[in-house]
Order: sequence, then C-alpha cells, then structure tokens
Amino acid sequence: MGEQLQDHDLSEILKAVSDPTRRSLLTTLVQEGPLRVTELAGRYAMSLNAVSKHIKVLEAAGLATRRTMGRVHLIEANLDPVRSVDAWFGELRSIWELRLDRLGEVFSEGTRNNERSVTDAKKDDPGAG
Amino acid sequence: MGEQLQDHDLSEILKAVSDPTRRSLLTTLVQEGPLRVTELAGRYAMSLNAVSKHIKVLEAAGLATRRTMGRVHLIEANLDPVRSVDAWFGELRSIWELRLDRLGEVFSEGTRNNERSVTDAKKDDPGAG
DNA sequence: GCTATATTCAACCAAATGGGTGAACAATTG
DNA sequence: CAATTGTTCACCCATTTGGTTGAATATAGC
Repeated sequence: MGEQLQDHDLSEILKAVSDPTRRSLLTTLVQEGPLRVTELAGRYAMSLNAVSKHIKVLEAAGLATRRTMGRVHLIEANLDPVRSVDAWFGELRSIWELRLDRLGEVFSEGTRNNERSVTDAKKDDPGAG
Repeated sequence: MGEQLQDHDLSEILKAVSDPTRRSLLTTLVQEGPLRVTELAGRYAMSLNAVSKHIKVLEAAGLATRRTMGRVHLIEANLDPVRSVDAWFGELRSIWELRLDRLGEVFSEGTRNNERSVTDAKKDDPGAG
C-alpha cells in the first residue's frame, strides 16, 4: 500500500486549494459534514453552476467525494490528499535542514560571502538523494 | 507573533507551488542553496525568460528571495511561507476532528440514526437565493 | 569605449480558469 | 402525466497563465 506521490496529483491538489472559494467550500464541508450542492451554493454570491464546477475541481483532486442519493448529491470533504502535500513540504524541509547541517554554523555570521563555507563542508558529503 | 493568515497570501503561496516547474525550482534551491537565474534556467527545457518569470512568482509568494550582486541575481529559497500552508491544513484537520468528536457525543446520548442530522436539516433550511 | 554576459521588460500567443446563462437531464411529488 | 426540484452540460466571455521571441538595461572585462 504505497502512496504513489505523483507529481500530477500534487499539482492538482495544490491548485484545487489555491482558490479561496474552494478553500472556503472545503472548510464548510469539513466543519458541517456532507452537504448538498444547492446548500453549499446558497452560501456564496455566485451561481449554482460556478459552485458546482468548484466542487468538481475538489473532487478531481480527491478532496471531496460525492454520494448521489436520488437527485440529491451529497458532497463530503476528504482530507486524505492533504497528506501528500504535507509529505512534499516535509521532504522539502528535511532537504533544507540537511544542507544547512552540511554547511555548519559558519554560515550564521553573515549572508554576503558564502563561498568558503561550501568548500569547507565538502569533507562530509553523504549525497542523500 | 500571530500568524495573520491573509487569504490572499495563502492563495499566492499555494498557486506558486501548484506548478511542477516551480516546485522543481524550489527543490533545487533548497538542496543546492542560492543559485543564479542562468544556472537555474540551464536545468530546464524552457527559455531563460520563462524560468525568470517562475522565479518572480516564487518571489511574490515569499518562497524565494533575491540578492543582486552586480549583474548576477542570487536566488535563494525561503520556506517560511510554508508555515502558513501548514497552519491552514492543520486548522482544517482540527475542525474535522472537532466535528467528529461532536458526532461521537451525539451517539452516546442515545441517537440511533447516524445521518439524521444532515438529511433532516432540510426543515431548517434558510433558503438559497 | 566596445563587447560580452546576466537579467528583465514588452509584446504576443494558445490554453486554462473562473464566472455567467440557458437548456437538458434526473428524480420526486401532486 | 405534469410540475417542481436538484444538478449537470454546453456555450460564451474576460482574465490569467505559461510559454515564446526580441529589445532593453546593467554590469564586467578587454
């Protein structure tokens, strides 16, 4: 059961939550539980169709799921994909700290001249992928 | 120091990292430290100008900073804004768990129908539009 | 001063995005 | 069946986006 961190998925998730309306929708769903499309749309100063489209984007990103019950579509939030985002940012941070470790504390004296500290850190290069 | 989580900033940060090229740029900067625009651009199958624009987007989001040294612009990653993203997702998660907790309380009070509150909320509908 | 290098600015283009409207489809109800 | 309700589909429109190219600006070196 590996989580295949596909670049495309990550882009889709991040793009989905980069829109304030969609973030708001997601928050609403998270705090109130599954809601109908119309109920959701009623809270925004935009057309039902616009909200419907936003929901589709959330669905495509895996951040929302739909349970169709008759003519009513119940939309529910799903925060699982957020873990992919966390994972990516986490990885970024550890790469960052790894490099800072290699550089050592020599760097903290000033940010203008860094050439020498780099060569200094070369003695202990693990080459972490 | 409160995190004055401006919606606009969050959107800008998320949109910035929603592009795979920009994520790649950020990763490169994080693992290799400050780099010149040309050096960065040389790693991508796109024009220097395209990369230059991507860098600007990262800068605008606060994810990269620029130190101009003569004609050379050193671009450096800055992961601080990521904390805003973490904060938002974290908030979302706690809201989620809070609601689940509330649902649990309702159950232990002797309610027998699990989805009643959602579907039944129709009678309390304020009316969209 | 001239030339080469590093980078941005400006204009342009195709595609994607966020929004709107009206019609269509699906399901419930009288 | 007909009417109503919930939702999507198909278009249209303006703006943004990601990319291109060519010119402009700034600095470095001969």
